[in-house]
Amino acid sequence: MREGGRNGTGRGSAATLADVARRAGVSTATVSRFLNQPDRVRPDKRAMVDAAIQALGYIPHGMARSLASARSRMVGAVFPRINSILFGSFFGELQRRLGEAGYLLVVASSEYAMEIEEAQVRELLARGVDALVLVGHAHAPATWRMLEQGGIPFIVTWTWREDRADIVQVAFSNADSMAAITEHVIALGHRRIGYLSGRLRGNDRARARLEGFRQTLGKQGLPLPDAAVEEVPFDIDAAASAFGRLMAGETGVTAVVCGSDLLAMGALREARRLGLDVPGDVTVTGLDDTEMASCTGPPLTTVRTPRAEMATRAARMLIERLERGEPLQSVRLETQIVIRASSGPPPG
Amino acid sequence: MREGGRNGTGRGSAATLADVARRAGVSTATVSRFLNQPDRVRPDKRAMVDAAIQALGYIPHGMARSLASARSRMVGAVFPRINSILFGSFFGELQRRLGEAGYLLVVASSEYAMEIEEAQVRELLARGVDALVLVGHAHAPATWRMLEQGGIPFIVTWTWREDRADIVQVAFSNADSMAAITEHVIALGHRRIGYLSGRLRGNDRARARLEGFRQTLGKQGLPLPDAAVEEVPFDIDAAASAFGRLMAGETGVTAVVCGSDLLAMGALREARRLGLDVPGDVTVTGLDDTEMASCTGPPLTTVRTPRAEMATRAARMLIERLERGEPLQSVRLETQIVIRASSGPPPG
DNA sequence: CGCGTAAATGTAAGCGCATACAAAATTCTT
DNA sequence: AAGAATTTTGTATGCGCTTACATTTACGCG
Repeated sequence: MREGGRNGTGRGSAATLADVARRAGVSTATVSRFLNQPDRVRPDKRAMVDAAIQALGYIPHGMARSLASARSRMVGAVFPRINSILFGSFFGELQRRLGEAGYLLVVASSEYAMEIEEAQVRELLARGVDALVLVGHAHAPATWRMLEQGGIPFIVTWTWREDRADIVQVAFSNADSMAAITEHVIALGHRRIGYLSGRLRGNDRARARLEGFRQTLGKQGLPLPDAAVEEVPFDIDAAASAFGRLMAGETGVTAVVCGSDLLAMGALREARRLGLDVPGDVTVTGLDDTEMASCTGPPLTTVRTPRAEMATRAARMLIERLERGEPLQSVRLETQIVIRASSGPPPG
Repeated sequence: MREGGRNGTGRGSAATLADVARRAGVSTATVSRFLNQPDRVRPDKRAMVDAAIQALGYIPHGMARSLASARSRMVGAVFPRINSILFGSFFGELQRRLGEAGYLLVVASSEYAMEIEEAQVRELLARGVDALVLVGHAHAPATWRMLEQGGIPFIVTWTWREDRADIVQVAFSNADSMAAITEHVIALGHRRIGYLSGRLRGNDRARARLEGFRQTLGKQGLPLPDAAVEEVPFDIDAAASAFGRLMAGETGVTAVVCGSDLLAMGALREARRLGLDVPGDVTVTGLDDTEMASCTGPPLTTVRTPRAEMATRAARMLIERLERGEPLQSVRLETQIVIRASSGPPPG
């Protein structure tokens, strides 16, 4: 038996709802109603219950509430990586919005691996989260199965796919965003353009971006030799050396389009180290418009992605859904190119 | 009544432990033991239970487990801001480590306000987290009270205080870190040095850093006119304009020491905009050594703070504590100055 | 081979709360 | 002012699991 009267879940010896009821001279049901639907209890009793709660320092037991009500008031989110400026700005906002509505955000990271993601989703489901927020469409079959059978609402963010009307997306088009900035680079006069990509495996954002780049080049009849594409881990150092390889190669690229701001930062750093002038010798572009894109040397030309807005919308929709049963609806958000100093006409 | 047989917490109609027990032909206790202490159940039964679990697709109900065992296997963390590179790299690691041990990380942000933090701590306690991770020593009295009475282990990170042997810290000295970089700047020959600080209210990191700066200046007999100190919100734009004010003023500063990398990035951006050469015209330094400190223009001289290590240690200690009752122990971690290109001798 | 001991299993009592339903109190009708 | 309609309150059950304790089974040893 547990130590009588105590309530172990990290709350010292705590007053229970029954204690409050006794002290207030009402039934436990009334106290419970006071907590959940105050307007269903008469003002006088309400005052008594309130007083008892204050006097006892009563804090409702979250787990017990969840078990009894079959709602955890927790929302789970699985991100490729948590310690990333990108996702950080997203789920900082997500947490804030959910928190305001009394929901807790539980986070997990998949480390860009579908198997890990699957385990994380399973774990979150087991913990009884009321809803789930995911990044991208690339998930293990088992993950999709759990989502379907889980019976809880979930939202896919970050990658808009026109052909997935069956699931709820709050996302933007990575391909179109990349196409926009590629067009900008081409318009500047570049003809031989390299591409620096993050790992493509299990990452539909990276894939879509590369695809957007490819198609735009193709549309303009520009070549894209294999040697002009580098795929590296999502990491500044890796990006830096890949950039070095691109510039050292025979491709003669005058611009390097990067799959994300982080990769572009690595490229800029390496350019500086190599004594290359950006954009005089080579144009470098990013994609994301992270907070510090304006602080790189030189400031980065990139595309602003609506991270905070995705979070706001996802949070609001989930809350509406969970509180009032309103249906979820996909939203496609737009991105916007931000031209700074890292892009310019090709040399010569 | 709930819809019989269903289990609403977002799991569709789910098999329960009793279902598993029935199917495996054992008691619920055996199944429970199988789940929690497999070696206490004989191999043959173990196999039967396992088979039943597979067959039914049984997933243990997290909330019920928590309620019955008085342990939630959740750890709460309250950060000033989640969408920050700084804290991101910290609790990405925290999540990873805790996750490996089967703990869920629940996050909340205080928005740099003690009252909000208090509410968040209350919420996390109510949800029954098994442990708590906090940033800094500046907390509302009510927060301290809850922590004491909460009866759960908690760790203070990010700010080492020699005089708080009574609480568990996993932290570094902000004052010493700032002192180190200030000494570097002085050693370069600077005599009139400005300081760009984040908001001091309720932020002991910012306070300690400013203090470290002040003391180092004092030790060297250098003046610090009020006009040479700017306090701004923790934000690149705000930092940029504050830097502009510092340079426009009568103070004649040849170096601006910033309370954090983020502020330094704002300063660098503004320097570029003003056509000031860094470090030719003015030296700028940061503190944190964020991932992109090496990618600014010019690369930032700063101090590396042990964010990942704090997370690793905090996670490990909490796990050891929760699993095996081992006591928590304060750890003071060291920082290291990283000299890049943004600092140099004063002009002339 | 029987007895003592230890390991394995079963039984059943909650964990703290929400809520269906019944009962009581209040308000509304006419 | 009495009965109907309504609101408010109380009673009691169970959410799915863990675990103390009782019971059974396996094992060791003289």
